[in-house]
Amino acid sequence: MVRAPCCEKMGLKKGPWTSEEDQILINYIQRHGHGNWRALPKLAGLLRCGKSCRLRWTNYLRPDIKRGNFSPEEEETIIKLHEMLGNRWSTIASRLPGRTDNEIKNVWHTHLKKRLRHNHNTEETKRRRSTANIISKQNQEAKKEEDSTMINYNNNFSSNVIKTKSESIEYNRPVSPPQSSSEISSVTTGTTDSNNNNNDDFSMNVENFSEIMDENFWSEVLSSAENSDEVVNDFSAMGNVEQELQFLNSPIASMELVHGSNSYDSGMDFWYNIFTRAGETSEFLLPDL
DNA sequence: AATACACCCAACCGCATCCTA
DNA sequence: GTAGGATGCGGTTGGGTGTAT
Repeated sequence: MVRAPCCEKMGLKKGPWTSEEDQILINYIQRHGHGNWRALPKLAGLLRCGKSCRLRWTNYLRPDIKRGNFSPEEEETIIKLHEMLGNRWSTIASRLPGRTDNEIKNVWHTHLKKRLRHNHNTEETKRRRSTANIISKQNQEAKKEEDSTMINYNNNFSSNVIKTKSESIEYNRPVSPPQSSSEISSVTTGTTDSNNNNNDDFSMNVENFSEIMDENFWSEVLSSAENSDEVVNDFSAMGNVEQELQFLNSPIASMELVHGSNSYDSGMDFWYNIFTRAGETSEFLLPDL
């Protein structure tokens, strides 16, 4: 579909708004409302495109906009919502009265993302240190055994000792997947609490579901596991029998059993059935924070 | 005081979606 | 059902400002 480019007409002003322009826009909208944004600048006597006017109004001039720094509560809310929704800034903004999507986006990129990254690095360092301590202890104990073995077997089996040491080095590698350079992923933690795979937790929203259906979802979860120790625990331990049993008790698995299917790629009918059987759509609303 | 660098945020751009004729 | 305009949304950028050297 061909679209008419914005501000195609020459002579339309771009760049920062002057206070005069702001006043004209405010006056016009207060009197007439914004109605048709495209027609507004002409009617108001502004040399701007409608898009620019809308942006200026929604992001800056609207009377209900809350100015000033974000409170810790607001930042916490943004972080939580971003974990659930990803970069859906407008949806996040709708949950923060007086804040615009642009503002939230800016705060995220300038403050929160860095802070989370820093926090994560700190956590990661702690975790690696504690892991290293555990491994170090294990190595020490192994060394003791090796030493006693060495004493018992003298020099004849030294090659075995070398092998044991190299194995311990191998074991020393981080358990978690390699760090992803991508930004903190959007959908990971909304469903991370797989230890509680009961019906309550199945009341995820439709958006999460569509993201699950995204073919990138699982790889994203795995690659972004750095962002959540829970995820690491949940997915690195998929071989864990207990967790497999929990999965079998999960609604998805039970529905698969009902439908006699063992695969996820049974087509849209399968997902349609999940939706219809999961109950009312009211369950798919965002949780209160 | 001058310069370089980093950070912040308002605004722009282009794509997606909605709406209507 | 389709075309095309209007609007919404998210990513990106550029200029202003603060800070370090």
